[in-house]
Amino acid sequence: MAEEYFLVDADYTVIDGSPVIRLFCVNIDSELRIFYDNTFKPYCYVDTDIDSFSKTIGGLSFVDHFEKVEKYNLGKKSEVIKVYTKLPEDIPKIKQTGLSTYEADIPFYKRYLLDKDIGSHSILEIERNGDYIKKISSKGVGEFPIRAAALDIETYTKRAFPNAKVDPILAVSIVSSKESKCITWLDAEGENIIKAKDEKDLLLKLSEYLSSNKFNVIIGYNSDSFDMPYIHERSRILGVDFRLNGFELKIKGEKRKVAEINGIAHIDILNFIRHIYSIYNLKTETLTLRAVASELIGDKKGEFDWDKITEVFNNRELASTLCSYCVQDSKITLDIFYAVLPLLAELNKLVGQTLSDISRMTTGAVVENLVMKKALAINELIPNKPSDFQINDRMHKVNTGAFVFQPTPGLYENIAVVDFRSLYPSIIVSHNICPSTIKYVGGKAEFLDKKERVGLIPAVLNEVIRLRFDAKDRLKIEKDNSRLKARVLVLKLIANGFYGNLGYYNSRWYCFDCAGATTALGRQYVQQVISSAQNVGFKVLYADTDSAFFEFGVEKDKVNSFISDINSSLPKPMELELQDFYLRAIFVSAKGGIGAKKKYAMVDFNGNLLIKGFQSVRRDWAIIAKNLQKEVLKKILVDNDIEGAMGLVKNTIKTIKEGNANMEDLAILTRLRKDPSSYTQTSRHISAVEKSGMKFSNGDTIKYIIAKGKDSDRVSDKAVLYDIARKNGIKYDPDYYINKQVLPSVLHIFEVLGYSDEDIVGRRDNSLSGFF
DNA sequence: TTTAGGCATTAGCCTAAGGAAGT
DNA sequence: ACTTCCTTAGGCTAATGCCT
Repeated sequence: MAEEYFLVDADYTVIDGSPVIRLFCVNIDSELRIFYDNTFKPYCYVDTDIDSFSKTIGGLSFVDHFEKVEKYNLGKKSEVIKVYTKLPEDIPKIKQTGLSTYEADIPFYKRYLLDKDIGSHSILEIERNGDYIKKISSKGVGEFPIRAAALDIETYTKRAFPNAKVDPILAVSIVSSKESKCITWLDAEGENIIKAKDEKDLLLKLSEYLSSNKFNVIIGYNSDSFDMPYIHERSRILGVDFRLNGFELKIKGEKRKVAEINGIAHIDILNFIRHIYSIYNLKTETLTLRAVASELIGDKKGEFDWDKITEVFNNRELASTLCSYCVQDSKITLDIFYAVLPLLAELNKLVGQTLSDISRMTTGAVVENLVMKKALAINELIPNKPSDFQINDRMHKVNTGAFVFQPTPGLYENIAVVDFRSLYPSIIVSHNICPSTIKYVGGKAEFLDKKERVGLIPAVLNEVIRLRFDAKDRLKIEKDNSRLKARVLVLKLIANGFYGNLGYYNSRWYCFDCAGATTALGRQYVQQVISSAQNVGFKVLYADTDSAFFEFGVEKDKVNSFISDINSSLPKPMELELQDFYLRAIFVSAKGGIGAKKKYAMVDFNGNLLIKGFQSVRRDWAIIAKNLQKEVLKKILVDNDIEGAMGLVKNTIKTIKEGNANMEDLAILTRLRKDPSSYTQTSRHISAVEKSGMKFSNGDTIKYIIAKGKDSDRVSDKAVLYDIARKNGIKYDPDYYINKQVLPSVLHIFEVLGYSDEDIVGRRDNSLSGFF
């Protein structure tokens, strides 16, 4: 009888010169079992004829056997040679012969999971002989029996950042749903503490604890780049053979590290949050553990005070505090994991592959893996990953994107906003846009009619859209089903990823003209909506990509019939929807005097204020200017109180001028988008970083203020890190905050109301001149 | 190894122009 | 009349972060 298992991870080994797939599985009781499959041979396809292949490559020692097969190459029937090699590492040798190969760039274990159509959430049915698999198949998807522990280490350092070569691990916490523990060699007390003799003993006790508790998932936060490599390096230095259940911890990759242990899915949850989860679910600007925890699970606990770390060896209370923070970090890591798990699990069910591989995928990889599955199912060859040369070529090509309507600055009332539901996905499906259906007529890209043949990309995308509608329908009945909610979200994310993938330089199904056709049709449809709206007498105010804003007067019904008129002419599954009605909206001018795009504010009929693009929604503006702008917009749009708005500006300027502004309100945040050393221009945040002498790296958010300086100073000369300014009581530069922060954020708003810059800035009665 | 493209905005960097001072 | 030094206006572009 066949038994049921779930897959933890997979790799291969070589036994007697033959590759053997190893599947690390768990049953429903989380018992780890390893199964072997020696029936699966590495292979790829070669685009050549059988005779010349036999003469040239066929006889080489690493070729196991080969055969002629019929496949489709971007929709065209073609005969290729399927070559099996003795070992997976022989596959690149075929490529090196100079013949054009297909599917030679898929890692062996991934190939296995793809061909068997299985993943960590598949219910595996295994017929076996001892540990050797005779037959394996998926009985559909189920819930992986997770036994998870979150892990976090605390290290000692006197520097800004610990160095694994010299700085020891002080404590490590492991938190599961069952219990919380902290292993430490410090003199700490607490009920969770497991005492270790020294750091070496800590590492041994850690491996023992993790192994004996039969965890099959280990969660960390940034553990791919920090905790796991640190444990690995300290183990090496201290001569500890760090293994879990007999399998070593491996750190793969140089620049982007990945930590792996056979038999346990190591998930660095930060990867998943950064790549996938944050796209629709997080507002926080920084993805630090604390910031994500506070938004996701409402955790409010602060950070350990690292300034005191040098005392930790002879201060029992401090050591105990450090351990409790360590446990807390693992606890919130585990909570975050369970918060994002529904999304991760649904993604895994759709795409297959292992849980830990899925957790590291970007949207591009997700889409690609899904299309690969479908390609296999319909006998299409999977295109190769692009070469460096191709990537370089692709990176220099830029398509025309969306259309944005030029608004006229002003204050408007009774606005309707309509938008296309999933514009690009629905265009790709309805127009059959795909590298496998593209043809050129007189140099212009056209696409095969759907009735002739549906392209691979539209076929998968259509399925994604259909699955999403199904899930949405079910969600209407099962309102609290969190799995369904996650499924709807995952499918939306995937659907939206297809268009980007067509134009993504590293995509297997990259198609410049497909991406270009998609945006061109998008522009056409939006412009059609605009002119239709104008034809029925609506005044169009704005439009961006897939939406149109117009004044509808008082007849909401007219808007609805307008929408259904448009819809009757649209090809399926395209659809125009009403987004909402708004009471009042403001569009302002840009620097050049014409209406600014992607910058507006509206209030709906319930008094909710919506602000887009303004300084107040940008991180790199001082809080004092952002808050003021928000309040001004509120006064004007919600309260209809222009005098009040003016008053707010006056007060803020007065506060700044008199030196009474709060330091916190003056802080400006800017993120380092590259390594500090690789900048060519000294901008504000770079200068603040350089002057501080502190170490920051790519991705860090720099918090700084503009301090008082000499007249000849550049702005960057006056930028000082917030913490340094506060500690040393450095004075801020009122002129900068008034002229470069506060005024620029409100002048264009008052301009719309008929006030010129001079009215606001100076030299007339009934103005703010008193403050200058 | 980061799905796409459109846009506003600030300020640094560079050059040319023009003025002041000196010869 | 010519050179040198300094300031300033203006163009270009690096850089960031938003919008859909």
